This record gives sequence, C-alpha cells and structure tokens, in this order.
Amino acid sequence: MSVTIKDIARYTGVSFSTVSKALNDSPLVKPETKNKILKAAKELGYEPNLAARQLVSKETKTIGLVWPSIERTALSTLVTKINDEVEKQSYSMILSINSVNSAFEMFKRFQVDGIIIFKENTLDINFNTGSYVPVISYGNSKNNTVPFIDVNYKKAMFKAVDYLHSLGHTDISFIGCSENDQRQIDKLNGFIEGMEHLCLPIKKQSLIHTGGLEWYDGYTATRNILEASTIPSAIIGGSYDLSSGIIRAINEANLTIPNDISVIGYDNIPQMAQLETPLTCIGVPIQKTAEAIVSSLLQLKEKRDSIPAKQTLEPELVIRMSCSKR
Amino acid sequence: MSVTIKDIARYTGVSFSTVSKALNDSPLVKPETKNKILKAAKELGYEPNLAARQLVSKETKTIGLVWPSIERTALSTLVTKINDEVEKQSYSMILSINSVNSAFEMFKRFQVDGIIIFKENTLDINFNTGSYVPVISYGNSKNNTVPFIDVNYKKAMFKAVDYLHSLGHTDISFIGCSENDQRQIDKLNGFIEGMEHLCLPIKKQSLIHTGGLEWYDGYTATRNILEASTIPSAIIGGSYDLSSGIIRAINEANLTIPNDISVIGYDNIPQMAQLETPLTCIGVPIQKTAEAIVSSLLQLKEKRDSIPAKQTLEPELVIRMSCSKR
DNA sequence: TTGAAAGCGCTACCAC
DNA sequence: GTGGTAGCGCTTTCAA
Repeated sequence: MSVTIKDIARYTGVSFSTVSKALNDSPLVKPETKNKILKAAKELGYEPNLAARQLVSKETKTIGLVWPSIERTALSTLVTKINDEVEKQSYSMILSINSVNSAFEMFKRFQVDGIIIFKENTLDINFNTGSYVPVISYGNSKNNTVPFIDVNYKKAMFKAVDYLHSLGHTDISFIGCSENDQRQIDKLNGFIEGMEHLCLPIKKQSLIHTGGLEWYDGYTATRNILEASTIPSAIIGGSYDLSSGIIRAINEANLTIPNDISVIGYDNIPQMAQLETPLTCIGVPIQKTAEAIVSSLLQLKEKRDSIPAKQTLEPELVIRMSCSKR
Repeated sequence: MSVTIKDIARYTGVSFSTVSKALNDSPLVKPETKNKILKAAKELGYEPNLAARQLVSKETKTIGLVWPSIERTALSTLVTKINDEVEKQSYSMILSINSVNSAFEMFKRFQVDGIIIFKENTLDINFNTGSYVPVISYGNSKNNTVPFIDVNYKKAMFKAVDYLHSLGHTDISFIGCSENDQRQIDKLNGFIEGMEHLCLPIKKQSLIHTGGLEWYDGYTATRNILEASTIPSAIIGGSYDLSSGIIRAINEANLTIPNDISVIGYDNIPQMAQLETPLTCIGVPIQKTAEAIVSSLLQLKEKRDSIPAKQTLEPELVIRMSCSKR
C-alpha cells in the first residue's frame, strides 16, 4: 500500500486536513508546520493519488495529445515543443497513438483537461458522446467543428520569394509535394503568386512536384535540377526533410551554398541551423506555434468558446548563411 | 455535470449499487433489470468515471510507455504493435515523451498498471520513490534493475550469413553502424563469427561502418561499395532504414536484386515487404516481440518477480525474393 | 435478486 | 492556524 496523507498526518501528529493544505502550499498553514509535513512527506515517499484528487477537484492538470499519424521532423518537433510548453504551465501531457475516436474515449476516461489534435487525425470526431472537453487542432479539422490554429503558408512562400528577389534572384525553383494536402498546395500557390507578383518567370522545370515529403524526395529532385543545362540561382524547399535532401544533393555535386546556389527551406525549427549548411528558413517559429496551441487550449478550458474558430499564425524569415546576392 | 450511476439509478428506479453491478455485468442482477439499466445508461450517455473506479479497485487497465527518444522505423513500428497488443488485452496505453523519470512520476500518479521502457531511455531510474509498478524494458536497461526482453542479434546475423552461404555466396558485405550501441555491436560480431565459422573470407572493405543508422548512411555506403572494382555478391544491411538506402543505391546503379547482388536486411517488420524490392529479412518478428513484451508485463503485474530478469527472443529468417543462388 | 452502507484518498468547507 | 467532516463516483461487502 502506498503512503497517503493520513500516514503523514499520523507520522507528524497533525490532522490530515492540515497535511492536505500543507501539501497544496496553502497560506493557512504555519511555515514550520508546513516544513515538518513536507519533510515527512519526502521521508515517507509520499506520492499524491491523482484519482482521488481528481474525484474532488474535477481537474487532472493533464492534457492529451493525439499523435499525428505521419512522420515528419517538423511535426515531431512541434509535439516536443508542445510538451515543453505544457509542462511549463504546470500541466502534464499524455499521448495516444490511436485513432482520434479511441484516443478521445481514453482521454475522457482519464478526464484530461484538454485535448490537442492535428489536422492529420481529422475524421468524424464523435462529439455527441457525453461531457465537454476543450479541443484544439493544429490545422483545419475536416468538419470544421474544432477551433484550430493555422499557418499562413501562402504568405510564407510569398516572403521567401520576396527575400530572394531582393537579393537579385530571378530564377527560383520550388521543390515540394502538393498532392492531397492543403498545406502543401498553399505553399505552392504562395510561391506561384509571389513569383507572378514580382513578375518573375516561372519555368516549368523549376516547379518540382516530388512524390513525397521525405529526405530522399528532395535529394533526387535536386539532382535532376542540377543535371539540366541551366540551373536556378535559388531553390526553395517545401519542408525541413525535403531541404536536407536538397542540401545534400548540392554538396555532392560539388556546388556550394550560397555561392553557386541559394537555398531557403520551409519550417522554422531549430534543426535548420544544424544542417550541413545552416539554412535560412521561413515559417512560423515552432516555439510560437506551440505556445499558441497550448495557451489557446488553456484559455478554452477556462471559458468555453473563448477563442476564435480559426487563428492564423504569421510566418517569419530567419536569415542564416544560405542565401547570397546575385 | 456528467451523468453518474446515481442518475441512472434514479432514472430506472433501482438502487445505485444495483446499477454498479449491472454495469459490471455481474450475474447477481436479473437479466431484465440489467437490460433496463444498460439501456438507460446508453440513453443518458453515461461514461464511467475512471478516477472513482480506480480509487476503489486500484486498477486502471492502462499501461504507460516511455517513448524511445530515437527515431527508427523499426522502433516506432514496435510501439504501434505494442499498442495493438495492449488493446487486444483490453488495456489502454498512454505514452510519454518525457525523460523516464518524469514519465514514471506521471504514470504513477495515473496509477498505470504497468510501464514499458526501452533500452534507449535507460538512465538512473529512481525506484526508491514509493509504490511498486511493474516495469519491463525492451533491451537491457543500463543498471540491470528492470527485467528485459532481448534479441539474439548475434544469432540473427549468423543465420543470415548461413543462408547466403547455403546459396553459394562467399563474398558477403555487412553494412552497419557499430558504435556505442550494443545491439549494433552484437550484429557486427555475429556477422564476423558467422563468416569465420563458415570459413568465408572477410575483406576489409566489406565491413562497412556507417556513420549512422539513417537511410542515407546505407545509401552512401552502398554507393561506395559499388564503385569498387569488385563488388560483393551479397550485402547484409544492419537495419530497415539502412537497407532501404542499400536497395536504392543498387537500383540507381542499374543493378538488379537479386540477379546482380543479393540483399538481406535486419529487422523483421512488415514494411520489408513494401520496399522497392521486397526484402528477405532476419530478426525477431515484430509481432512476437510486442506480444512478449506485453504478456510479460501483464504476468509481472499478476505476480511480482514472476518473469526472468532476461528473456531472449529468437530471430527468424523471412525469405522474399532478394537473394538468389550464386 | 436487490439495497444499504462503508470506504478508497483527497479537497473544501466549516467550526474552533 | 488547525482539526473535523462531508462528499466526489465508484466497487464491494453484508443484510434483507
């Protein structure tokens, strides 16, 4: 049997309600009593029983996150950041790798204080089932029934193109995968609009549709580009993974970044600085995204419907050494 | 407020203890009463309160898993399989991406019935802290304090070499990363011993130490091999990710598997069949591993110390079309 | 076959 | 400041 506040009460010779107060750092307890109790708690190896606490307080100080089914560096980084942010707010986070529906069921049984989902696990979330739990999504959930945090992808690409243009680049290539994924489609459109807006020509061969968003897709796409008779002066990569493949291909071709070719990658994550060539990148800083998600969720927990159905985060350009004047 | 058994009791006109029994499918309640109650429960949208139940029964029917910090296809596949297995046993699984110690703390607060960790998150697990929770590790935890499930890596490589030898191969190359990781070191040693046992020569250039276990590491290593004047007739890849790089490099060199070169990959996961070239593979079937982990944990939960400190799983060879007679 | 009552570990409210 | 007590929602005796 594990040790309870009653054990501590007996051990220290105070009532168990005093112990409870002391453990909750209540000002209603004399400091020395508090210290004695805290010390005893540590000595006895006391661990609070969440279930009991929760039964009374209706709070678990825990939030649940449904793991985004797809494997992408930027996404798992985001999950990590969200976790950090959650802990910073004195909450804990548990994950489920199940489908949204079974994850929801479990989270509700655990009475989590809030749930974070991703666009990836959209689907027909069954909200009829019982009690209300605040939910927030990163990216638009299919049925639009959950408030979500979005990113201005178009603007991101617009900014990237604009930056390269300001450095004198006119022959810019975009490598991305724009199938079945609104995020990717938005990026592509943003690129096209940006180019058109600045009256830059879009060559057919410089709009690369890769088959996927993996490292390798960026790698092969770039190798193809570099084999052509004329190569672009700059490349924009649609994601972190894609970009790392792009860099590798350029280096293998004995070209240097940014002297021979400038590169900007989408995804504003710290790892961009750790690549073979630290990359100038565009995107919403991952930290800000995590903060927005967690704070919105907590706000929603305080007051239902207290946040807008859609929040759009603004991308930022982080300049490193991967782009040069042309 | 969500609906409780008391609400159901009032609604159906029976006592709440009868409702409790009915909901737990107790034989002590008349079928028609039971049906009436079950129907009412559904109508009212009743969801059991885990916290309350747990407070009494001391069981959560939940197991916690500490996410292995590293990203490897085979590992995340294993986690998925473990999840499936856990559900099959009518348990739920929650994950934590924190360090073992904070994960443990959280899991204990939630009073999970068992915890699964990985060798990767070994460390100084602080077991002094309070109550006992059954724990099992995949791979040896550093301080040997947790019972673990291991794999006979040496034997795996031995079997792979033996199989290739039986097909007439003598010039076999091994691509792996054997630094700081006992698993990888065991694989390498198994390969060497297997070769020596069969009196096959081990060329220096056919023992490839990659810098890592990523896709790309297998890819470049293979490209290097294929550039040499004589190429081996068979390659053994040390992991799934490595192997997919190996295949890619071979295909890009316009060589065919298995006609020009035979390939065996380590890791017995279903994805091996989905590669560009479905791969013959060696390793403990991932499903069996998951079953062993979960069943051991559940057994441990029933009876402390009921399983050996170490269990070793036997690798199996799965033959696909990536090896041919030489 | 059903109901009443105790109690799991805790918080919150009351009185002292 | 401190202690007593009620009660959260549930399972589990025990009595009817």
